[in-house]
Amino acid sequence: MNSQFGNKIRILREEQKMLLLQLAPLLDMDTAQLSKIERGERNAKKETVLKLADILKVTPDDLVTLWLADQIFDVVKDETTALKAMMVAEESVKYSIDKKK
Amino acid sequence: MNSQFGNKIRILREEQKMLLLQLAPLLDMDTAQLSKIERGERNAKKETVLKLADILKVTPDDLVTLWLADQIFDVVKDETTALKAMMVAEESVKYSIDKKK
DNA sequence: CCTATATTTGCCAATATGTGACAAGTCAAT
DNA sequence: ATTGACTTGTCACATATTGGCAAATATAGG
Repeated sequence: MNSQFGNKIRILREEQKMLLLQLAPLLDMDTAQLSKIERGERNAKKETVLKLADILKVTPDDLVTLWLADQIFDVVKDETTALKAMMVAEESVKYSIDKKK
Repeated sequence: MNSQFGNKIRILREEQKMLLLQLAPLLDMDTAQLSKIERGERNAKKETVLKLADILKVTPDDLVTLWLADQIFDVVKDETTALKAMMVAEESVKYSIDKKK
């Protein structure tokens, strides 16, 4: 396992000299859970992602982007048509954005 | 709700003049379930996708691609960073393909 | 090597989410 | 009003995800 989001969190946390012990309670979870999130063994909730952005002083969008990217990767990782599927999905997203305007 | 995969299945089924009544049992499900899949109310299993490709005489990759695209869309649909996240995920996929070689 | 502190692992109960099956409903054609 | 095709709602069941804890395993300092 492994995740871009988790890696980022861990690096930010270490840069700021925080321990799991310190960060976990700010997120209402225990160190075990946070450890799993950092190593990509578990997925964070969006609420947790936003709290982390706040605590670690980074822009929410950057973290949300990595968090989403992990989830997308998880959907397609074993599929030979992964790239093609992503291009199709991209068109759908663009279309749905246009439609909203 | 709505789905590219479901739409495709429905069109193929109608082109081939099949009824839900006829197609459903070939997939070991009832018409209600298949109807929901076609309208994107429920997600098909990969096994079902492959069976459908076989029965409807299309290449499995094409259906799998649409089926995956729907799932990706579902992950990102309400997110402002959807497109950015997809680009990040795309890099991850490309990297993981390279690594396999 | 011993101890203290940090992190990881494994497990389980609680919760949430998805699935299959069925009955009843709508709708169009005749 | 009857028939045939599809849709809708519901519910029990299975499956997956989560939170929390306790034990195991690093890692660092003396």
